[in-house]
Amino acid sequence: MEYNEKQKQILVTAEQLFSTKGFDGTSVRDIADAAGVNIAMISYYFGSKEKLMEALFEQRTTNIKVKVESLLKDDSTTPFQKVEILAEDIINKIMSKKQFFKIMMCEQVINKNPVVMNLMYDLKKKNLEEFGKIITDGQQKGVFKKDIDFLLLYNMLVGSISQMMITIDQYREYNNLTNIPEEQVYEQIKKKLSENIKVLFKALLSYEA
Amino acid sequence: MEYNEKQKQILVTAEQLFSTKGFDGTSVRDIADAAGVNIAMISYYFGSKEKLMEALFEQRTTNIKVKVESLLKDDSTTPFQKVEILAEDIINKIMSKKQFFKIMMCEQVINKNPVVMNLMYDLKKKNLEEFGKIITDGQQKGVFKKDIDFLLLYNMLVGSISQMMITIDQYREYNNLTNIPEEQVYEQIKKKLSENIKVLFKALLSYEA
Amino acid sequence: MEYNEKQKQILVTAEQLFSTKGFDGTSVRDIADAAGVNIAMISYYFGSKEKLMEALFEQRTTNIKVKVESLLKDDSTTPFQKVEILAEDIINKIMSKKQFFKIMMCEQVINKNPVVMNLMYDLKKKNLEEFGKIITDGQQKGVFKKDIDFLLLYNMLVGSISQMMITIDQYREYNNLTNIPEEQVYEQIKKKLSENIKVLFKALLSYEA
Amino acid sequence: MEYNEKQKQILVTAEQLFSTKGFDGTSVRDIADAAGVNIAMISYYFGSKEKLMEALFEQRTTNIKVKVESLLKDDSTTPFQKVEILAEDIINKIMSKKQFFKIMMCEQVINKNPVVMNLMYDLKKKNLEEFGKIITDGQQKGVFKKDIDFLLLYNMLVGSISQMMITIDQYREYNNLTNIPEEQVYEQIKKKLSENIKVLFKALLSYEA
DNA sequence: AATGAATGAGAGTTCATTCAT
DNA sequence: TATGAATGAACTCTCATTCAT
Repeated sequence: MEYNEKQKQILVTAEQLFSTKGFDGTSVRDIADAAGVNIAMISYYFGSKEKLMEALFEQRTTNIKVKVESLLKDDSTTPFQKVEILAEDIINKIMSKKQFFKIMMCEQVINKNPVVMNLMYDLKKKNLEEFGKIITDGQQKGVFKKDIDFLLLYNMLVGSISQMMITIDQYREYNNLTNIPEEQVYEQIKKKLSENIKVLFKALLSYEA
Repeated sequence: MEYNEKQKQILVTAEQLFSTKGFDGTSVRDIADAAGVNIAMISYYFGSKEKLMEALFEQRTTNIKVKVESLLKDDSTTPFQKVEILAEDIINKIMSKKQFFKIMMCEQVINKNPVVMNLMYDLKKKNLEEFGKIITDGQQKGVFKKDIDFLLLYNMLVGSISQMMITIDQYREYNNLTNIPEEQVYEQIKKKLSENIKVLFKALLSYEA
Repeated sequence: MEYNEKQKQILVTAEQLFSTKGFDGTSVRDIADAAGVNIAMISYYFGSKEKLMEALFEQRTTNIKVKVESLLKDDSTTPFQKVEILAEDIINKIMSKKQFFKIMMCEQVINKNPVVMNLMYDLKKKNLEEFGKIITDGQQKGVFKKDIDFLLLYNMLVGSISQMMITIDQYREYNNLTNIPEEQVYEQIKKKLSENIKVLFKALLSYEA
Repeated sequence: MEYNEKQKQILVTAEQLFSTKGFDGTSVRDIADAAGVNIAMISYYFGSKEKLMEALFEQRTTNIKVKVESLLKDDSTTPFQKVEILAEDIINKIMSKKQFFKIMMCEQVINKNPVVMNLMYDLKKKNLEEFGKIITDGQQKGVFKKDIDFLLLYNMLVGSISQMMITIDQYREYNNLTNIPEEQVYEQIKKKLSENIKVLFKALLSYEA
């Protein structure tokens, strides 16, 4: 789907407002005002507030699917390295789309809009499949243990990242990072998360001692 | 704060509706109808919809604070066992208050109401302190490594549980558990989560090899 | 259905406005303003503008059904007299509910609202049945001819009255009755219509010469 | 007034929609979509929705005026035959322009647009004049009685036809004609109406016995 | 103490129309 | 000449809250 500049502006503004006030807490007037467009434009361009949300989800879920084809074929990286690369990719994707992921979290709880639900379901399914390919590959190579609950593992990964993301302010305060620029904090968190998740996978995928 | 039966009923109903439709997606009329009380009762008893939310948070956050005093003193349990016991306690608390935790997740994202914010902040702070005591105890006993980010670890714990909780339906579908009673599924998930988190802590708290 | 004073006032105002501006040409605000009530009252009392219309139809169609039971039994009146009495009754009913009949005419053309449609259909069916009883009675007594299209006859009756009613202003102008009070004009028209319809029935029900 | 093909298409489409949904119930977008033209075309070609309505009335009222000049001069037809011929002409005109007559009926009730009002007034005045000529001719020839209310008679004629026209579906159902093609039903009704109106005029124009 | 009645404010949406091209 | 883009105004309806009782 191709959007013109105004439509893109509306989408960006909607994303920003939905992520801070929630879908139901954001009025069409809010979006129009913040985007500097006429109220009628939202219906005019997207049909309805609901469909604007759907358009946002279609837009944003399109390019956040992870791809592992080339990674799988690469024989010079070990299975553990592959998992680490994938995890880092997921961390980056979530962190670079913070606002949208916040919206997703809430929508997952509320799950009112079926179109949105389906898009989220598809996204998760696709990502889980790719995640599964990496794990299975490691299992087939005898590096990972057999009995692994892909979905649980994936949820631990995504949950950890999400939780960090939505409590970032507390994290800054707790660690006296309020004076450090937001972006720098995020980089720091990404690094730490990455390290910890590396250890997590190492522990959960290896044969127990 | 003491509530009479009607007030309790309103609180329970509000919790149920807020957790499925969100705060802004739930109308006072919805709550009144579902609770079988007069619309004016909500304002009458709680002052406003906003204050009802606050009352709900006061009520529900009161008894979910973890306590570790007695656990700390118990010399017959190892630091790792103590962490495991605490983790299990947290899993149980979140899982047994699923609805409220869903509300909390969304509110954490939206963070509009300052009273609610403070209560959440306090809760987390308290729990984090207790969590910290256990960790520090283990560190002092030389069992846990020194450089540990308490908050990150705590977030990984809570995030993992939360993520499982809000995607429980997908989990059931993915693992062909749709025919198994909900409660049974939850027990199964609790057990699995518990095991994995045990491994997680083991890995993240131990001195690296 | 029992309505309180305010509800009745809304109904009367709505009837007046619908009959002069049409249903779609009348806004809820129009009605509220004219009735001197808050806009929200319409939805509050009737649910919606559409349902207000339905309530109006339910109210107004209830007491305009003609009854011929007692008339039928009366042996001292001839079949022709009975038809005349019924016709006069119908003229009176339509003329005394001019506004509502105007609304009905337009709705019959537009026929959008199924509830309204059904009520109109029922009303017509009932009235036609009663009309039919009188005719059949006259036929059985050998006074009226056999081959009579009840519905066509009924439509001629109702159509004649309706047409007079909606073009009353033209009638006044054409006959220089603009200075005569409206009510007096109506009485005059009723009398004339009555006479003409008497002749009409005489001609259409009798055996041809 | 000359209209190009697109304008004609808009007029036809507007007529169709106005007759089924009413003027206020039809949006400019409805018309544009149904006619397959750009929305802006309506304003561009006709100035406004209101003026489109006026154009429609100008178009449609032009060729439905009855003409009796030649009929009057024809000495081989009796006054009664002349009235019958005129009545049949009116029946045909109304029946062949069903949609427009439906619009006219509603507009007569609502009478909001003064231009439309005037056109309807003129049409009726002209037709009434012609009707009057025929009646007067018959009176002068001593065939019709003296005391005749032209307008009342005309209204009975038009009202009877109109009423049949707008309740055609009920007529079909009532007489089990739902399976017979619409056009055939109309022919049947025209014939019946014609016969009955013949009798009606005979009775109302003759000297009473 | 409790509630039915009532309401101002604001919600999302559609409207007829205009304007730049 | 013709139209896609755009818009202010108005639409119906729902909202949380208040008030008289």
